[in-house]
Amino acid sequence: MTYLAPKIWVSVDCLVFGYDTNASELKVLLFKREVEPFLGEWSLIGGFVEEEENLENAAVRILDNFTGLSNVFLEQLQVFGNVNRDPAGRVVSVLYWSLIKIHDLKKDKAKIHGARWFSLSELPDLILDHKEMVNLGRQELITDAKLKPIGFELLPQEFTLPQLKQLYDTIYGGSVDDRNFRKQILKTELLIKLDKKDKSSSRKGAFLYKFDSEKYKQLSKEGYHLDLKI
Amino acid sequence: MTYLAPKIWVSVDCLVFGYDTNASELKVLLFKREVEPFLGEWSLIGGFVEEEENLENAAVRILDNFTGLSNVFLEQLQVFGNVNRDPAGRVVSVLYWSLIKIHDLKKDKAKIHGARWFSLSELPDLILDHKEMVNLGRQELITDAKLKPIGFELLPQEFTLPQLKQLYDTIYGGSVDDRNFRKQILKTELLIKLDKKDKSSSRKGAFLYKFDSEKYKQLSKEGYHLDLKI
DNA sequence: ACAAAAGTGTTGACCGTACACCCATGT
DNA sequence: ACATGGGTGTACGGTCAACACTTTTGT
Repeated sequence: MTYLAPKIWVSVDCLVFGYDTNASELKVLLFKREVEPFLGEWSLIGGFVEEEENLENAAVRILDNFTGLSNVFLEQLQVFGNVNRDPAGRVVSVLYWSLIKIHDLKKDKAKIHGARWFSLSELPDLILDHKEMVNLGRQELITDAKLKPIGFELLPQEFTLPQLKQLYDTIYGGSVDDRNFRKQILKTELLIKLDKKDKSSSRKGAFLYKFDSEKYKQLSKEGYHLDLKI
Repeated sequence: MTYLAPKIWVSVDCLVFGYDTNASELKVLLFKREVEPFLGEWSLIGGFVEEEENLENAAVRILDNFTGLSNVFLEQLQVFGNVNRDPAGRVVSVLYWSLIKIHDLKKDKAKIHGARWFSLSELPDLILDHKEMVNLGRQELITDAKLKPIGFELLPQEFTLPQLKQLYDTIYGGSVDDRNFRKQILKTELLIKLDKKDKSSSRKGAFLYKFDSEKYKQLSKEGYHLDLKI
């Protein structure tokens, strides 16, 4: 049994964000394209979907190939399917986005494919419509950071409140009032305060916290929705 | 130039919602599938993407084919791409959703393809993963109705506040306080009150309003976001 | 005059926001 | 002792949520 319809190449591109806590900068993982056309130019990590491979699995495979990571935040964003988006042929590309802890990146895997981080402020030219994809992801980040606990995907397992605030400041490009930010974030009761301090950036040291993902899952089931007023 | 990768069928399915103001019911447009497999079973309207056709254009074409409508609300929702979602072969389907005014449907066009409305409460069995698609759309409706002026896509050009409230009640499956609803919706200043009344449902008659889409576009550019507390 | 739906205001509770000083520590 | 970043509380104004009666008009 078969359909009378044209077949099309389907690819998956994966927009990977990381956050450099030291520089307070959002970064995107790019790699040097290994095939013609655009050989050697900067591109989102990506690849074609195999015959016997779910889209989701393709995204997982690609992410693992370039970062060595699995079980991280990875969601479908949008499909790009204009006829002429790729001059080499008709390719429909499914864009996924991923948020990872920047230090978890397996550097050997990244190196093999010439992948490296770029600050959002210093993005090189990207092939095809990949710039558009990055912009879409930035927008999504802005929208979602208030509504879902995605910030914690970008920070180390254990983080300080100043770090968390810095991250939100970076995403929203403005400075939030310190006291109000703490009130907002602690009010959710989704942070577990640890008995340790991080002294790497001050003499006093800042308490470390971790995100209570179990509690969040539980609350989500009961209809709870995060809604930070930042 | 060509890629060494498998090619895949790409289809577009289009989830069309309408709102029956009389019965206060949300409806979905379904049609009897015209090809094997699943010939004669109920399905979302859809079709394959042509070789030289943008995804968006395919959605527009399909919607026009079945409804005779263009220039209506039509947005991409998600891609469904599991290997075995269609037993007849590997098909990746891009789901679009559309909101239309139920009486604008061109009945002759719909009839040609055996398309008709179904209440959400009386959906028949659907082929493949189309039930999942409907559920995704319902969820999207719930999320978006507070944040975007999509309700007006479902109502006639001119509508009354009681009708609008009924619609929101239907979407959220609960009854909103009448006075608070009016306050919320009028506070936006996006409704234009007309000098006419609709007397079809009461002796007193309810004032007709229309949505000020120009003003909304303008405000959107300036960063305004609708945020109804329903 | 009455039935049936449309329309209208007020109050209390809570929440968001603005704002400035003390604390802990390593050097 | 001092410099550096971490941490804390309060008061005001606005917004959401709860609540019941009057208005209009066709019959």
